[in-house]
Formats: sequence, C-alpha cells, structure tokens
Amino acid sequence: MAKTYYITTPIYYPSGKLHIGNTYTTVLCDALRRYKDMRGYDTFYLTGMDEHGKKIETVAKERNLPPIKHVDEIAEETEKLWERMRISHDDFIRTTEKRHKTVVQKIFERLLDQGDIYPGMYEGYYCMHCESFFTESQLEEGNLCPDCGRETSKLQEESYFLRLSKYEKKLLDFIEKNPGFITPESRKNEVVAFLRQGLQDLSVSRTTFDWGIKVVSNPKHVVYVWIDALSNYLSALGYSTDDDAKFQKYWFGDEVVHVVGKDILRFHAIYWPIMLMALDIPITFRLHVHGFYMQKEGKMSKSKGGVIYPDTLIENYGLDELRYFLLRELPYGSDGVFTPESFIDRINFDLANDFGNLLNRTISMINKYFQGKVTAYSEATTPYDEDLRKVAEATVADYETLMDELKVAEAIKTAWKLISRANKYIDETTPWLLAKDESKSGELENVLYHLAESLRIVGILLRPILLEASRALFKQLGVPKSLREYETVTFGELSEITVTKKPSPLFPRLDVKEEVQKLQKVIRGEEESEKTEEDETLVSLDDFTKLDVRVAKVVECRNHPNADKLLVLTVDVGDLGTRQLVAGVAKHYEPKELEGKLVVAIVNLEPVNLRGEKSEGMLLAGSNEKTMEILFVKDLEPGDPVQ
RNA sequence: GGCGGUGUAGCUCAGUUGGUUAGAGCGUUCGGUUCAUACCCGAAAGGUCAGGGGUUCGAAUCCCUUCGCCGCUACCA
Repeated sequence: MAKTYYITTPIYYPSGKLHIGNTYTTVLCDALRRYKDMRGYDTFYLTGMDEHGKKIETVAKERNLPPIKHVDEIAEETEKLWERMRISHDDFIRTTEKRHKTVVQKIFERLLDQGDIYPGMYEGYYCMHCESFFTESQLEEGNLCPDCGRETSKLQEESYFLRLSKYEKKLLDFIEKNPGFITPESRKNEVVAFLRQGLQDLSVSRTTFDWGIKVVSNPKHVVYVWIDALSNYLSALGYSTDDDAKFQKYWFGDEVVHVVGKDILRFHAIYWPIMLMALDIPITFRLHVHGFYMQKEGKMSKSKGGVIYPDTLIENYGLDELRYFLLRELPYGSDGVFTPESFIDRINFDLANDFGNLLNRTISMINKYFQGKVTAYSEATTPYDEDLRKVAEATVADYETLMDELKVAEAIKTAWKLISRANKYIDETTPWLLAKDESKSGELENVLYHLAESLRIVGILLRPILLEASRALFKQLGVPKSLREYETVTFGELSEITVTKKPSPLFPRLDVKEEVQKLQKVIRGEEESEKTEEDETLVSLDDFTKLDVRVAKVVECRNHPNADKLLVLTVDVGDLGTRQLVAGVAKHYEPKELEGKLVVAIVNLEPVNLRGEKSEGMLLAGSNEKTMEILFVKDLEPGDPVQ
C-alpha cells in the first residue's frame, strides 16, 4: 500500500488581499505535495480560511453585509487565486462550515468535561473605541491602546481557559525526544526557550462578540481563535464524525506536515500539541516554519515598501516564473527579499538563458543533424559522457534528499547543476565540429542523446515546480508519457525520441531595464491605491513656507511664439521688480484679457526655459476636466505675500 | 537585561566532524565558440573570512572578549 502524506497550510484570516508573502506557504506546500505525489505517495493537501472573530464582524458591519456574505466573498476570491496558481489542494476548509463547527464544539465540551478547560476571569486592558482587550505587555506607553492610541481601562471579562501549565513538562519532553518535530532548529530553540519560562493558561472564549462558534454549554461565550482555527487540521479529516476514514488514514499515516510562517510559530508549536495531548490524540505531525518575503524598495520611496500581488506577476510574467522565484529565492530558515531586479534576473538567467536555451539548442541540433530523431547510442563513451551521467545521478540523489528535508530552494539549485553541466558538455563535445565529419556521426548522435536524456531528467525533477514548462519540455522533446514519471528518472531509460520541428522558447528573455521600471511602477501604484488616509503626503508648515507666493500684476501678455498652449506674461511683483512667467493657460484665456489683472504666483521656483521662453515662477490656477481658472486678486498690491 | 542567531569577494550568499592555493551566482575585465532566446563556455582581478585575545603542529571553522545587525523574551519608564 502506498505511503501517506498529509500536508497543510494555515487557514488564512481574510483581513486583506493575499500578497506574495502569504502565497508563499501555499505554493511551497503545493510543490511538496506534487513531489510526494510523483514519488507515489497517497497525498492529501489541506488549506482553508479562518473566518470568525471580532474584526470580521466589524468589517462586515461597515460593508453593511451579514458576516457570512462577507466571508463568502473573500473565500471565493481566495479559491480563485489558488485556481489561477494551480494549487493542488484536496480540500478547502472554512471555519464557518458546519462540519468544522460541530467538531470544535465537541472538542470544547470534552476538554471542559475533563477539566482541561475551566471558567475564570480574564483580566485585560479594554479599549472602548476598538472594543477589544489587550494584555499589559501589548499596550503602548502609558497604557494606551496599541491600535488607536487611546486610553484603555483595566477590565475583567468572564472567560474559559485552557490549562496549558499542566502540559508544559510533557511538551518539553516531547520536543526533546523528537528532534525533527520543529524545523528549522533555530525555531525549535525559540519554542523551548519560551516553554522554559513557564506557560500561562490560555483564554479560549469571548463574550464581547458573537461572530464565532458558540460554546454549547454556555452560549454566552464564543470560542476564541485558537481552538477554533487549529482544529481545522482535524475537522477537515472528519475527526470525531461517523466518517473519519480520512482521519484514520492520514493522521495516523506515514507523514503529517504543518507548514507555517514564523508569525504563528507559537500557536502551532505549543498550543496545538497541548490541545492534542489533552484530547489524547497522538502528535503525528512535524512543524515546518519558514520566513517571509520582504519587499525592499529602491531609492524611490524612503518609507516601508510597496506591496506586490501574485496576480500582477502571473499576468505579466507567467505562473511558472512566479512559482520558480518564490521557491528558489527564499533561503531555508530565514527571510528573503523580493525586488524587481532579482525577479527579472532570475527569470532571465536561470529560466531563459540556462534552462530554456539549453532545450532550444538541443532540439535545434537534433533537427539540424538528425532530422529530429535520435536513438540511444552506447558505443565508445567519452569522459565527458561519463561525467555528465555522474552529475545526473548525483543530482537526482541530492534532489531527493533535499526535497524530503523540505529544502525546496536547495533542491532547485541542485537541478540547475545538471543544467549547467549540460551546457558545458556542449562546449566540450563541440557537436558542430562533429557534424562536419561524417565518420563521427555516431559520436554526434551520442552527444545529442546525452543532452536529451539530461533534459528529460531535469523535466521530471522540475515537475512539482514548473508546471507548464515541464510539460512543454516533454512535448517539444517528444518524451512519451511513461518516461515522464519519476520511476524513470535514471539516465538511459530513453531509447529513442523524435523532437518537435519547431521548438519555441520555454521562457522569453526580458529587457531588464524596461521590466524593472514597469514593476516598480506597478508596486508604487498598488501601494498608493492601498493607502486610505495616509500621512505620507502631508507636508510640514516648514516646507510650505519655503514657497514664496506673491500677488503679481500682469503688465504685458502675449502668445508663446512656439507653443499653442502657453502664454508668456510679464508681471510686476512690487519690490521684486518685473519678471517673465510662462503659463499653460492659452486654451482658456486671451492674452489681452489678462493684462492689468492681479494674479497669484510662486516666485522662487527654479527658472526654466519653456520652448525657448524663460519662466521665473508659476502662475497659480485651478482646473478640472472641463475648465481652468486663474486665481485673481482684487484689492491687494503687487508684491504682497500670499499665505 | 536574558536567550538564540548572525557578521566570508562590489552585491546575494555556500563553507561538511578544525587540515594543502577560502567557494558559487550576479557584477567587472579579458578570451573562446556559433548549435541556440546576443545565448553558452573558459580565464582573470577582487577577501587582514567584523575587531582583539587564546587553544592547536595547523582555525573562517573551537574558547574568551568587544562591536554591528536580526529574531525571541523580559523589565523599567
């Protein structure tokens, strides 16, 4: 019977659009799942949404929607995104589903009966405005609310608590006895350090809002986030229901992996195992924790950084390109950086030049020298052949090890070693020279066979990563379906192939400068549309007073000789004397009608030449789509300041 | 303040249990090649392996210490 593999992402909280940071987890799990699938495992991949809580209730209210409508919308949007990214999940669980609620209620009641959950008083600092509780350590200086900065008051609320302290020791023992339980190790150390300090019991219910799962025995209470959310890993498998076949199969199967970002480490490394211990369910999972993609901005903006969404990248560059970048660029165990440059560079160097071009040149040569058909040739192998085969073999072995250790980025790099070796092999064997010598036809065929075979292996290894390109590779190379399977990943399985007559590049080469600029623009655009009432655009009084704004009298006005939108004005600015301004108002004003009028102008702007006419200042005028209106003044004197 | 991590070529990073000339990719310079998406291949320049001290026949690798950065955590205000 096939080994089983159960892999999960956290369930996402619908409080904002999913950006590339959020989607990383999902793509990572997808790649791992496809890999295990390819290796013959019986796999189950779960993702979903965490849809309860105060915040959702509030947002839904603002939108004038029932909360369920609100979360329905977001769930639909999310599922569509996963579809676009070809995420291969088997189930999409939502905490608002009945199948989940009943399980949570059962779990809660059972823990209550056992005494692992007990009623008590939750003491916290309450912010009237935000209607939420905070612990003392969460508060800003002077006991202010961390969200809105207002004053908070110490309040007590009835709450149920989960007895964490009881399991502290047991959990420490477990972690010690299972060194691979939390990876990478640095994260495990954090957890152990935290545990050693001792645990406080966890508040697991609320009475201050309704949007959640009711506590059966005391419906005044709603189950608070963690028991609700974490249980999804069980409820989706049918735990504690009549049909718990999946639970039996996958939870007690060969491998169970929870993949999470570092922000929710503690909940998965401490609360979740303790819940399982209390429920007497064996801890069969391992927890893998990854870092985040940061987004550094160039010099353009000094502030934080733009946000980029997966849709943008998929539309402009393709799904494989995005998946490749995400999986290849985040270092194991730490954070990574997304920059337009790094993204475009990776596509060009790795995908287009090294990989895509290798396929292209191989197919071209097979067409050119052998009319598209090559047969395995084993006579007289050269040292180059042997080395190539050796590298292929080592690559496959390393790839397996690394993928099994969840080191996907490293596994990808390994595959590229084979690609590089193959490119070098072409230089060493110089097929174009062999082609000139008829007696070397066999040798030449051998070379091309080696290349095709290397590419076939690369194609198999990259199947979990590059969904479209791996297929295209097989198709163009003429690899039959049976030889695309992982069982055939050894060198020499291919006996003969017929390649396509007209190869097309797997990945287009991009213009770095152009694309980087384009991306930066997109990032900035999305950043701006994200801002609601940002203080970013605020200008200090200091900055404003740098401007010298004056009343000016138009003494002479004429059309610009060389531009039909511009007027050239000579203005009197009192003690500053007269000067010339160029203004773009010719479409709305006749020169004659401005003469003698009092206008407002900024007079300390850097002088510029506008189509040959000097302009020493700016005439102030308002405008909309329909019209434009110069600001006129009635009774002031030329040179009077405007503030 | 405590704990953990980290500081290696211009940039991003690898460096296994301490062992001959410290590596890769990108960038730079030079050269080769033409099958290919002006791609690919090779070579060179470039490092007091954060600073100091120590252990050792020998340290980027172990120990002590100083400084910088990151993460977790505490406390004061």
